[in-house]
Amino acid sequence: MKVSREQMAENRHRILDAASWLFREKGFEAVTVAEVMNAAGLTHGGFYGHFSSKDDLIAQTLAHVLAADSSGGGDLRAYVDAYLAPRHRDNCAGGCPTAGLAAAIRHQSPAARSAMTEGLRSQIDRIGKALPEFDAADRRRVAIGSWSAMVGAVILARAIDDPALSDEVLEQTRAWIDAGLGKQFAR
Amino acid sequence: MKVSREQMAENRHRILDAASWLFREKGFEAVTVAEVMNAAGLTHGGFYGHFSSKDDLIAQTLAHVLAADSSGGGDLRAYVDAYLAPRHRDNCAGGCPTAGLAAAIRHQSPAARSAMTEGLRSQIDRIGKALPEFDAADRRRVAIGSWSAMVGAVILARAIDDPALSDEVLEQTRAWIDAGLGKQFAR
DNA sequence: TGTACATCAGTGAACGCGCGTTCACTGATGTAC
DNA sequence: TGTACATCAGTGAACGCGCGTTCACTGATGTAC
Repeated sequence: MKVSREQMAENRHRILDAASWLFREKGFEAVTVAEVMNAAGLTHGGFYGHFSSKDDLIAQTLAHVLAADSSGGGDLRAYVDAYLAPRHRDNCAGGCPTAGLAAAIRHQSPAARSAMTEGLRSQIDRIGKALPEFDAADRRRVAIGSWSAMVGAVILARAIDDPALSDEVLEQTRAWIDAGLGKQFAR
Repeated sequence: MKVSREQMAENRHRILDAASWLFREKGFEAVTVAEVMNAAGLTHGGFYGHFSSKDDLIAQTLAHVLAADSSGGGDLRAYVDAYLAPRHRDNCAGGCPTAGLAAAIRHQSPAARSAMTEGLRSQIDRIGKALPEFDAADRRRVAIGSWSAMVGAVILARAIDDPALSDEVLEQTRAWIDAGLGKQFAR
């Protein structure tokens, strides 16, 4: 049955939200179109009224979730602490889309790669802006180095099945980043 | 037709080698059993004489490739330079299995997770042993922090479709790790 | 050492399931008058 | 404002392809004598 224009826009939004959770939780391949539509409260047949293909959904979901993500713009130390916490490691579906999806982008369409690139560009800029104490040259290095370590640590911590080692990766990376920030903050 | 025992062992080895390249290049899901067998010079029907399932192949391939990897044990600065080079970023199939596969482990069998965990444990130990200048407490932090940043930077650099930003992520992360090592090396 | 035969690694056709995609249909929306 | 009708968002059955897995068969290996 037909649905009002606002209802359709809301449905589209719910599809993108459902997809962003499911993709982070299970990966692009393991999530089916029908599963996404069911999670959005619809049936799979209507999918192609909103998107031209599953690849299109993936690209648009990335743009959607990365545009919504404005984390890392405030207190950087607090952000690093929350990012490298067991709570974030254990919450893939609701966690950072970069940590959850960046590694899989390589096997996706050019549009998906492009969306991820823009997301990373603004994330690095956002972290850089949160480092006013550093001079321009250092700021870029600290922002990129910290971000690489944060993303890498969460990915490794999620890959490890030994809780003690997984916790240690998070905690030691936090200490390492802190030292890198503190060295400059302290001067 | 039957084949000699040595031939069979060699075939098995070739299957694991082919799988390790293909998995790093295309990801676990995108590689088919038939593709692996063809790459090893065999036909797909013989696969189940060597492995009980595709999941079993994945777990054994990880153990195989991670056991063979003894990188990072020598000169650490040289290792970091090579790791964070465009050449390594562009060589997924022959590159570091952790950077290529760690993020996908979450969606694999317990045996695969276990193999990856052991690989990471020994890699961290190996890097730590290459840092004799540090006292025991610092050594662990530097090893884990550097390794997180290295893996994260290569994953991010591979996800980015803008060559300039991709190169910058590698280069700035290299500089950031170098600073972390140098601070201590220099004292 | 040579011969007969049981074993079994590898072959390739076939099976079955799941998933992306299509399509005829339904019935609410929203526009023309 | 009220009515008739064209539009089109959503439904659910069906299609077709690809892939993991199975299986009857082949013929070289390697053992028993």
